[in-house]
Amino acid sequence: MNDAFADRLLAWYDQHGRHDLPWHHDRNAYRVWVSEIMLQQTQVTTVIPYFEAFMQRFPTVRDLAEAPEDDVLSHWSGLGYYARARNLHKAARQVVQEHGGEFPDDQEILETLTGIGRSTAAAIIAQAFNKRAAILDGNVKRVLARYHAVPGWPGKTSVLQELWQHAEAHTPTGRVRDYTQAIMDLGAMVCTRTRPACGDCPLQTDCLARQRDELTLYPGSKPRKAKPEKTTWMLILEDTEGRILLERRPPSGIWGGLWSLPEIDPAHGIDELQEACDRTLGLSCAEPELISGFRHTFSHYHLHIRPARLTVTGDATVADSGRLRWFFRDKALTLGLPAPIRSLITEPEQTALL
DNA sequence: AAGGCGGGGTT
DNA sequence: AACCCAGCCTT
Repeated sequence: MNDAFADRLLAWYDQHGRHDLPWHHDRNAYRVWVSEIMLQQTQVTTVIPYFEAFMQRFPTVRDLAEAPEDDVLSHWSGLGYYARARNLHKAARQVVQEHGGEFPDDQEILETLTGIGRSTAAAIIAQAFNKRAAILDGNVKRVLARYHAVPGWPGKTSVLQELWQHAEAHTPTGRVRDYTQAIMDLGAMVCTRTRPACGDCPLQTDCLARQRDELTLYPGSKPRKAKPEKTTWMLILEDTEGRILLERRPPSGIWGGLWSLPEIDPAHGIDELQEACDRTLGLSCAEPELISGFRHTFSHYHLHIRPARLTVTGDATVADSGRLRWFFRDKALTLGLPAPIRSLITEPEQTALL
């Protein structure tokens, strides 16, 4: 494109951009990649402590490839979208086995790695290798939708395609690493979702939304839908030695691959929990102690969690098989646990008050 | 083409 | 309480 978009952006970036994020140090493709995956749908301030701990534990792609999946998931615990962690682990093994432990500097090849899509591949190409590639993350979508007054919700395919065209057109051939960081920084620091600081924006003179005084129209908002409400019993089962029974979730779906508490269909009443434990888990238990419930919200539904504590009186070893395992509390807390389950195991009563 | 997939921060 | 966030994958 022949306008001054990239030049103005780069001049602004030199003065005001973020040059000191953790993944900007010791920059290599591995660190860039991990940061990009963590940053998918996750804010920078949330990611930083996870990134530091992850790099301490898995300094290289080989360390990651050789690690047990449980170890990877435990370092992801609380970050959400756990398929990212499983895909990251799988891709690390792909890099080692198919590319000799070196990240390919080709966008198409990067996109063959599990969990790397068009934008993330481009970010790695630009940030790690400083080669030309166009990214389109949430920040860039917002900047471009406003600059070009692109109507509609970016989740819609046609809108997304239009934004990709603008993204490709603006991406310069020189200083791509800086440009990529610059346009994300502008979206995060100036062209913010609410109350953008248009007076500080290097693109303000040519921004169509600004010219029309229609900042709030772009990008178009997602059509809203009511989230369904679901309910489940969650059992805190303790044996006579103080261990807790955990159940590994199926590899896909909600909390895939994580350790959680055994669940019972909410159709059962409190008075049926003992019998349900006996029938489904083979465990004889004392009277359940009810803990007040709470609601956990996912991106697409609400889950009412009704926790109950039961002490196992009979033989506990029968349940220690397949996906079910007994853990001492301290050990359990080192596992990959969903955030509300971690909270429930740590402070059951406090969690219930939330 | 649309929906599944978390958890936290912001308003 | 609703919305968004350095998106990708499956259906």
